[in-house]
Amino acid sequence: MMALKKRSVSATDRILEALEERGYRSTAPRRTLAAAIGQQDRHFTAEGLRKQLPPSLGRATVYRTLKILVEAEVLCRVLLEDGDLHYQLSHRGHHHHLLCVHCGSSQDLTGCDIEDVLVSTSERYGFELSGHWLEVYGRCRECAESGAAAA
Amino acid sequence: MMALKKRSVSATDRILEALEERGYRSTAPRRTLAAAIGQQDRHFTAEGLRKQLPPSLGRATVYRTLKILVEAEVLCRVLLEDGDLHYQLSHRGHHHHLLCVHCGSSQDLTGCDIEDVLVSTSERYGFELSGHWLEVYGRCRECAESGAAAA
DNA sequence: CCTATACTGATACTGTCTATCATTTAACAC
DNA sequence: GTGTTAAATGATAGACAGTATCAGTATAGG
Repeated sequence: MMALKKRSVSATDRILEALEERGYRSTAPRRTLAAAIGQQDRHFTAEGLRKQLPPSLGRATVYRTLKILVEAEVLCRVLLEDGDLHYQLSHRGHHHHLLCVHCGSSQDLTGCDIEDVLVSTSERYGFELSGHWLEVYGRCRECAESGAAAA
Repeated sequence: MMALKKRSVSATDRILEALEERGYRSTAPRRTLAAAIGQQDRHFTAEGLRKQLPPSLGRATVYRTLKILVEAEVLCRVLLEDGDLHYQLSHRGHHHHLLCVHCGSSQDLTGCDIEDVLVSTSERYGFELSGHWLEVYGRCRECAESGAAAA
């Protein structure tokens, strides 16, 4: 809703700041990219993003910048149920996603107990945990309440 | 250990049975593939598997058969930390993997409390859970105990 | 301004996976 | 067995995402 629009304005700035902080130069292609990413209100693919950009902006630049932004933790990768790799604006730090398979929206999932469960479960197996990857699929509150076709 | 060898012998049969059950024909290429998959004691990629097969076995056949076997739940997909998609023999039903980033082995993780945590967490967000994807990375007991280089 | 260098984008390439389709082969009835 | 039909195969070509190279360009910092 409104929140999306508001978030998208500052997102562009956040991206540019992150680049500057890390010593990257401020260039026209990167500003164009930052603006385009700021417009996204859903997770997106590299190629999908590219289609919204002027063709003059090279493919290599798009991929390079996305990689930088993931490393800077401004973007994070999202794995869809069909195996497609998407990107989306990220809060810093480790978190997971609740992905709505109906409308494509996603919510961040922070401060949950999953990490604890993983740690204790791993211990039972003598497994020394170093990382994990979790995606949760389903329907968001809006889609569930509007009675959209059930899974 | 021994268990791997033992499991790999019957795995070939399990694959062939699964194909038969589903009405697929028993062909020479599929038998070759089933035998090769039964030999794997680690997760493997489509192309890695192909290199262990006679070149006469067409690439399309390998991919087609893998797809069928995943649908039949004989194989499951495993996502490595670097994004590589691998396959491995699967127990039927939903489960997760403890993937050793050091030796490449994997253990199935069943009957854990993660599902419960996910359900209750999702509810807090008004999210109607329909599925999830979880991979856990770390070092298995053997690698941890042998003091292999820490993560 | 000027200079060193980070950045860009065209091109070509890699590697994974898919579509097409003529040929082959298995399953089943006889 | 033999015949028939549909499934399966594999050669080929191609779609597609992502990467490497590198000459030319634009930026930051003096």
